[in-house]
Amino acid sequence: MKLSSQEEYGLRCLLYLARHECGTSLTIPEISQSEGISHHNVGKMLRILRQGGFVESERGQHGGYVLARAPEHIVVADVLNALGGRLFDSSFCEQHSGAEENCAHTLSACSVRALWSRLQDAVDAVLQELTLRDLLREGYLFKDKEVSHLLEITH
Amino acid sequence: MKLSSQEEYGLRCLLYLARHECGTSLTIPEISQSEGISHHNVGKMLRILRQGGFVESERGQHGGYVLARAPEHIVVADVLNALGGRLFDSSFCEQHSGAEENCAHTLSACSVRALWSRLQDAVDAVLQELTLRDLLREGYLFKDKEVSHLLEITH
DNA sequence: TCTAAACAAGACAAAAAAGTCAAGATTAAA
DNA sequence: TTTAATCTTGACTTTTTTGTCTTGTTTAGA
Repeated sequence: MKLSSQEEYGLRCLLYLARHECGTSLTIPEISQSEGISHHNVGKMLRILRQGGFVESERGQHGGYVLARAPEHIVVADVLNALGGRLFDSSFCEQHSGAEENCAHTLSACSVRALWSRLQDAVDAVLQELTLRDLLREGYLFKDKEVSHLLEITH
Repeated sequence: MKLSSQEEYGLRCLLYLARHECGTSLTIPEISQSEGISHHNVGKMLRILRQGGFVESERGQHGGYVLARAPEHIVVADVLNALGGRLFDSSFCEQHSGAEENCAHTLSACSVRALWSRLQDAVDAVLQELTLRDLLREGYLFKDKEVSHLLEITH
């Protein structure tokens, strides 16, 4: 259960766009330099985000990217689903059933899947309620959870 | 944000041990056949679980594996941490900081990390309260969440 | 029309994760 | 003491994920 780098980088690119919205579009080189992510990789992230309908692009000399809609209408759960898939979905069962056994015969499999489903619910409960706008708020860092120690660790 | 196969298979092996505890130890071939996981892979999972202190092994002709302690004293959060690491830990920052920028300069990075931390808390809240014993209970599947539809999907 | 700055897309390469293998060590029993 | 059943370990192969590259398209302006 790891965060993928696509989730980290993709969400950062999207947040950068959200933070710097001012009518004009932003370019890949600009985001690349500001966020310290390679030019090529930013392009890849934005491609995924565009295909997911979160950003829109314009080509040509003055081209670039803008959010497809206002930050308060972009739900973080949707963004992360597009970038990294879900913790648990129905295809997971087929991939890991192992041999010809089915859920009825391998009790472990089903107990475990009930757990995965419950974890997914817990994650969704957080992410479904959050929009990009919430992440932008200055106070978000310290909202109802004491996470200020993170600042110490990461500097 | 995906479950690793190590988490799926490892937890299933451990649950199998928990369900079949009756004084005697269980062997790799037995778990392999019952759970439909390859012999070699079961060996690998049990190695990790042993190094994490969740199971104990005995070599030799009547060797095998047993739980290191009673199921009610094995916390699922600990098991999953051993099998798959955490969603977010302090090392994540260094890996994804990108270029020489630090959190103070890339606001996206810190907003995103506060989110990861919050997700980790949500996951921990579920997993810290659960022991192997809870997963063994027949009723677990339907406990306080309606997940019976899963049985339909997965059969 | 030509050029420069930008996005687009698929192919390719590198890295990480997953799974397998082979040689060895241990134990109980014949 | 020999044998068979078992665990132990590190190395190896395969698969998946990540990141990069190359070629092409689009647009504005000189």
